Amino acid sequence: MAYKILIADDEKMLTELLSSHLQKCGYEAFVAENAQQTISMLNVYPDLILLDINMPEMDGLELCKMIRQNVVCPILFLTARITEQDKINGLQAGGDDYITKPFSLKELTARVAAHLRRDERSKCTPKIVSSQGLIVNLAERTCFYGEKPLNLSNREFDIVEFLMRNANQIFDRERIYEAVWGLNAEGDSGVIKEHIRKIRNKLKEATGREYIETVWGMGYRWKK
Amino acid sequence: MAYKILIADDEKMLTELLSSHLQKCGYEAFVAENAQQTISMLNVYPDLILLDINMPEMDGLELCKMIRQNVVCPILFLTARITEQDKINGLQAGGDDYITKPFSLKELTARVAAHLRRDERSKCTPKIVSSQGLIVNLAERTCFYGEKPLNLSNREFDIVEFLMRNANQIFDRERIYEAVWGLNAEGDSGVIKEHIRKIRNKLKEATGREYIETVWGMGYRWKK
DNA sequence: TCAAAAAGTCAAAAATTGGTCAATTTGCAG
DNA sequence: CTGCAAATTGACCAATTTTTGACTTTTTGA
Repeated sequence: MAYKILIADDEKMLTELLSSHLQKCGYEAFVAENAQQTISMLNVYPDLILLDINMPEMDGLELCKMIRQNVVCPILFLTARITEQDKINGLQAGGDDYITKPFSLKELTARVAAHLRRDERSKCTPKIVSSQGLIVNLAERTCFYGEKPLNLSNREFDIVEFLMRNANQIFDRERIYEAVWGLNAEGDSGVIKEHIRKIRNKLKEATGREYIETVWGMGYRWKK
Repeated sequence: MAYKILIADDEKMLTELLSSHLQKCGYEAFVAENAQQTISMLNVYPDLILLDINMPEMDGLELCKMIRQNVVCPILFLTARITEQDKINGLQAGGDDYITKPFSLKELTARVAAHLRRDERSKCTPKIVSSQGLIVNLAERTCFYGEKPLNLSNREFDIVEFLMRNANQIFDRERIYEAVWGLNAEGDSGVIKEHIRKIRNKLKEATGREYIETVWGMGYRWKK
């Protein structure tokens, strides 16, 4: 069966070029021109998504997170600029790779193929992060200590995931808020205090250990 | 140590709002109202520039290019309109990000902070090791003598960092105050005396050595 | 030697930060 | 619509840091 690739980009020129090229390479190509279309296109269950993070109406990272809630296939960002921080943000949002514009078709197809291969190999193996006997399944968004489920809520899971992915680094509340809620989110980073408390309670309850350390005046850190 | 931010915009209302807000956030703000002033303001070596690309007299992109010839700090465009082409042009001219008007102050400061962090990280801030086994980790803001932690508070760490970075130079209290609290901070440089005392106690306690020397009538000096 | 200026000490006030709780709002499945 | 869980908020307290001001000691130069 041909692999299905979803192209989410608002530049008509580019999407047409890409879809015809990918079809030539034996893939099935689908195009979405905005966030709305992208979400509804997920019903075709694409095997890979090419996502422009600079589409109007919606922050690409936010969109990526939404996509991640529904599918586990590789997501490759198409983007003009790319810095270390972008990569980190992108990975946190659930992205798998970056392709910076302008790119050659050759490069693009090479990367697409690589990710599809990798994905094939790791099918049935959800992304799991573990730390001291704590098992976090990013695909299912579950968290267990041995047999014990942690029952983290969505926000709680987001925060745990962010801290675990960046274990041993210190983040103040503002930065955690930015990372989880998004850069242009309005609101108060004071909520973090409450979420951290809830998370700590659940962690303590299930594991008896302390995972989140407070560094006074600096923020919180996930102890690995 | 306070970051210096140059605001280049001809709208007085906006620049005043921005500069007062940025100052509240702990930055030093400088304002330039036209291209000429912007160029000459580069002498303060800002850590980040907010640039209105619609100033009269001069094309903002041209100005950006000129700035880029002199400094390497992040340049964020303030702009009303924004298209894909604008972004490409802006990036080619040496810009790092766009903020479209109208924007919330929260979003602005979040982006400013993000870019400053990114910039900081890309410098790969090295651990500074002072003489005689005192190890200061700038990323984690920790300070150890062998295994012994110094437990410096934030202010204390700022002062130590400043003095160490400029080891063997003499600074009077006023200069240290300006360097750590920021140029436009108001207050008494007498606090320095107390902080120096606390730092000295902690250093003595942990290391048994004297690191901060008093040069009578002149100020303090970090002995390397 | 003595007075003035500079630096050091100390304790307590003020400000900031972190933790907890209860109350309210939001979002969503039934 | 209703009801429930999740998410958020605001108030409050405790821990910790930061600042202040009075006071002492040291240094300098007349």
